[in-house]
Amino acid sequence: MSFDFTTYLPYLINRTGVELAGAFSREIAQHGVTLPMWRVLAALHRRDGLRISDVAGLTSIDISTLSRLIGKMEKRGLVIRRRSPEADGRVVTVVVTPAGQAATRAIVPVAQRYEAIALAGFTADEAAALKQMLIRVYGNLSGDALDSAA
Amino acid sequence: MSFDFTTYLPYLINRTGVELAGAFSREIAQHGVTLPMWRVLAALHRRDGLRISDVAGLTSIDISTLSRLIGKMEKRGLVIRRRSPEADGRVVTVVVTPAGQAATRAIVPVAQRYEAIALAGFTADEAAALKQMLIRVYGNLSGDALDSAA
DNA sequence: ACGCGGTATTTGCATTTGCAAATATCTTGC
DNA sequence: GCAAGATATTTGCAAATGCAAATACCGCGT
Repeated sequence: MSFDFTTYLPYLINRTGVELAGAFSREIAQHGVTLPMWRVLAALHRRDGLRISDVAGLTSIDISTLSRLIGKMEKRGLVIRRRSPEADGRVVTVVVTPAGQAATRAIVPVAQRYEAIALAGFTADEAAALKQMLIRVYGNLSGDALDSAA
Repeated sequence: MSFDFTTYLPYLINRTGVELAGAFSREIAQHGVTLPMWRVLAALHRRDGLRISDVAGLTSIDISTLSRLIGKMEKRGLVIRRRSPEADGRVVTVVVTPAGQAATRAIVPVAQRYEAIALAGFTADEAAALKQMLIRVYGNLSGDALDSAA
């Protein structure tokens, strides 16, 4: 049975993600924002007013978890829930407050610094190639490729 | 403020990892094993008798979470906790039972199929390059690079 | 205008998580 | 040989998670 997890792609992705998340979380905690909250803020960055379900899709956060997370962010004054007055009454859109924008502005440089650390020693071409390949992998996974395989 | 999360490496890694984990989890549930449990089994594959803390390092699972997880796996008969008789009495080693080995054998092909799906359309060279780059990124993150940056 | 299937979000609930404190054991210096 | 500090694991506890059921609303067909 030839199986070596140390070169197994899901393993490599998982451990990298965990490591990245851990270190970054600790640092942004100083700004009163958790990692999932930052993900929401990043998704809404210059794209305010998305629906809850859109944010869920963008952030890969489960929609029920996100519903509660938005509640916490509202309490902290980072975002506001708004029911579209004219449009579909089922939809809730999320709007970033000035405080939320300030938090985003504070964290963006930290995020960029972490990306730079992660990509230390990479040429611009290598970094672009890595990102492009991750996008391709994601594309392979989303959609029906998986369902048909199951 | 130039920040586009759609090309932001941690974002790309996170969403890929979440997608991969979700689909795979659902499938291995049929074998009575959760994704964290599979990670433990994979770490111990042909490497039985690792300490709890070694498994934690390999799997990126928090050590306290892992302690409880090993307990559940013991109840399910997948592994056995063993205190080294002669060596350091603080250390607990984890040994895979025949049932655990059977579960591993059943899941390895599934895992390999998922990797193949994820890497669909990749040449062998591309896949190797991706893995190598992820290993480099992980190397950039572990250790002191992060501490000195914080 | 009314009911019915469909979609968006929230809520109930049991499980999982991770930090910090507790426990158990080892090791070193005296 | 023993106290003091280090290391490995477990446990307490509060918070986060995700599935499934509940709720709220839409829009079509009649």
